[in-house]
Order: sequence, then structure tokens, then C-alpha cells
Amino acid sequence: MFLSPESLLQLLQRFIKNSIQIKQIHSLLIISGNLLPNPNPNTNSSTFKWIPTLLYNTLIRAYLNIHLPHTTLLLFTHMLSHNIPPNPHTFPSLTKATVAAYTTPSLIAKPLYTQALKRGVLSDPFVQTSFIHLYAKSNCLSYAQKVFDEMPEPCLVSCNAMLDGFCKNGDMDSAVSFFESMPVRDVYSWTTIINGYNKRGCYDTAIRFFQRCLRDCSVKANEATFVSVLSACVHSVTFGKQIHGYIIKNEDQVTPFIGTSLIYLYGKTGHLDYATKVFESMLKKETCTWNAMICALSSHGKDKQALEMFDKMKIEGYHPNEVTFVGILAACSNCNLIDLGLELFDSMLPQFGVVPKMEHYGCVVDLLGRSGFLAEAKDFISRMPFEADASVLGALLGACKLHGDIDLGNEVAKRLLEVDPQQCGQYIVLSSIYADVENWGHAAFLRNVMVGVGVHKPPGYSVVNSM
DNA sequence: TTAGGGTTAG
Repeated sequence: MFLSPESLLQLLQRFIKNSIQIKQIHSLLIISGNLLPNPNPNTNSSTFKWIPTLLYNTLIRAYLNIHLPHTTLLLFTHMLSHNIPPNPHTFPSLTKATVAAYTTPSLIAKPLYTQALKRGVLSDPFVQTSFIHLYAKSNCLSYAQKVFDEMPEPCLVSCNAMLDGFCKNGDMDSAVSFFESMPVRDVYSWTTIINGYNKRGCYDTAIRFFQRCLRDCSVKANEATFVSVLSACVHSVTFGKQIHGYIIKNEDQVTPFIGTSLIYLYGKTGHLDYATKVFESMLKKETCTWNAMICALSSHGKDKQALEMFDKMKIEGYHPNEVTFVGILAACSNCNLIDLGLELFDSMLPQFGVVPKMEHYGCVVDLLGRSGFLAEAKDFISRMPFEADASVLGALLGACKLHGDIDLGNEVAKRLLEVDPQQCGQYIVLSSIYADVENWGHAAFLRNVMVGVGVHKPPGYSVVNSM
């Protein structure tokens, strides 16, 4: 069966979000030689000449859609090595893939920008906005600003990307003056500034911007706006309830994200009854909705119910993710369900495809340590596939304090000193271990070490309460 | 050429 490049392209566009089909079409494209430059330049019509670029761009976007950003970037290197010229449409997918694939995207951002410069596509507003976004995510705010300043007439989308850049880098002074100077604002602008203040912990300011947003008749708050403002309401649940009322009155339905935010809000503010009501009334749920409910139950001491919720979510066909496991491992820890906790931890990767991260290891150390299995916890840490950080060591140190194991506590403390000398709280826990057994000399010594490395006990911090 | 840019859950 012969499939023309045009028909393969159509197939790809049709199945651009379907993992299996994308890989099958990719194979067909490789076998048919369509990802290579046209061997006969005489047949190059203007349309045909662009087909390999179009195919690569579509394939690059397809792999991004199915959450394989490394493959997207790899395809770009194939594209270059086969001398298929990228065009302005190529780069936005690449910048997105870079953000998705790397925790420090700056390593890729600069060479990618050089490629865009070399290909002469940097005057395209889509490409410019993409790089503003990428540089902002790479902690290269000055580069983002430079790209923005080079735009002769920045559009609203570019302004929003720049605004988000200021917010993401914590520069709220620049963000707010930029926001106030914008000639036009849309729901993205408002949500971005609200979220920016939120992330800095300036919840009251975030709420004030939301109120201003509601007064702006040209803008209608959307799901993202509500999600942002609801997380600002942890200190003013009354306002959160008002927003909840506003949502019920003005929105067609409580979406999975809005519902999740409401459950977290009510869970964090001690309104488990409201959280449950929201959860039960939601027509459409997501994994995150179940996570929120599991956390809400667990934080109210209803760990057994949280674990039942985990079973229920599986029965209803939801796929647990890494957040789910943090919640249920913590619930096991609270109930001293060691066997179940270890069994769940062991099932993460083989059964659910969730790779255990630092926080999951921390949960297991807490689980073992709290019940007095200190040697097992220590052994568990030694078998970790990466170096334990201060949170994991801190969990073990807390357990040493709980069970009065000074020798192990001392050993862990030494490692903590190496890993994170600025972790003030951990030193305080440590010094309280010695204080508990009236080993005041050691306690005094450690306090001196803290002062030596510039760590100060925060005023009003109580060792007893911290435990 | 018609594939591409900005906001949201722990």
C-alpha cells in the first residue's frame, strides 16, 4: 500500500493526540523515506518543498501532545541533520518541549535561540513570545525582557508572557507596574497577576486584584482565575465561600479544577463537611480531585477513610499519580500501617508507573521511623537510588528524637550538616534530642555550630511545639 | 505551506 506524504500528514493531523497512532505513523514516515529531503530537486514544486518541514513540525507537535518532550527535541536534531529547514512554526513547540523536559531549561534555551536567530525567524511574534516564556522559565528574566523590548509592537499575548515572566521570577514591583501600564488586559493578564501575588504569599493583594477583575466588565473570570483566587483564600475562608457562591451562580458547572481547589481550600481551613459536599456533588472528577479529598481526610485525622478513598478511586477507574502516593503514604504513617505503606510504596512503579521521588522516600522513612524501626529506616535510606535530602534525613532525625536514639541522631545530624547547613529547624530538633536526655553540653555545642554557620533560631520558635 | 505563542490543582 502506498501512502503519499500528504495522506500521511493528514493522518498525523487527525491523530495528533493519540500516542499509539502517532508512533505508527512516525514509523510509516521513516520507512517511506518521507522524513528525508527530496532526492530529486527537479520535482520541487513550492508546495512539495515544504512538505518535509511540515511533516517534522506536525510530528514534533504530536510528541509534545503525548508528553514525550525529549522525543520532540530529538526530532529537531534529526530534522537539522537531514537538512530539513525549520521555519517559524517549528520553534514554539521546541520551547514548550524544553520547558517540559528540563528542570534547568536555560541550558537549552540559549542554543535554541541561536538556532532561531540563524534561521531568521526571530521577527515572528509567535517565536518571540515563545522565547519570552522560555527565558522567563529559565530564570533568565533579562533575556526575556530583551526579546520583549525588541518587539516593535508587542501584542497582548506577548505582554502577558512578559508579565508572567516578572511574576514567575518574583519581581512583583516590575510585574505590577507593567500590568498597570498595559493598554489592554484580558483574563490571562488578570489571572497571571493574581497568581503572581499568590505565589509570593501576598494573598490579600491577590484577592484585591480578583475583586478589581470582577469589576472590569470587559473580562470574564475563567477556571484558571477561580483556581488562583481560591488558593489565596486559605486565610479568609469567608471570602472563599463567597467565591464558591459566585461560581455556583455564574458558571455552568463546577469543573474538576475548580472543584479540586474548593476541596483543598475547605480541607485546609477545617471545613471537612464542605469539602465532602463539593466532592460528592462534582459530576466530573480528575485524579487531582481524589488527591484533594484524600489530603482533606488525612489532615482531619480520618486516615482510614483516606485509604478507603484510594481504593474507591481505583475502582472508579482513576489513575493514582505521585501526589496520590504522598497522601496515602502519609495516611499509612499516621495509622502506623507499616506493611500496607511498604506494599503501596513497592507497587508505585510496577503497578501504577509512578516513579518514587524524594517526598515518597521521606514518607517511608517517616512511616518506619515513627514506629521505632530506626535501623530499617536507615537501611532504607542507604538503598535509595539518589542522595537523601534534608527532608528525608529530617524525617529520620525526628524519629530519633521520638525514640531517644542519640547515637543515630548524631550520625544523621552530621549528614544533615553536610547536605543542608542552613536548615534551621533541623538543628533545633537535633539540639532538643540532647536537651531531652539532659546532655546539655552537646545541645550547647550544636547551638554554637548553628551560630557559626549563620543559622539563628527564629524568635518564638518552640522546640516542644515543633515536634 | 496553515502545523505554532500567554493564566490554573500538592
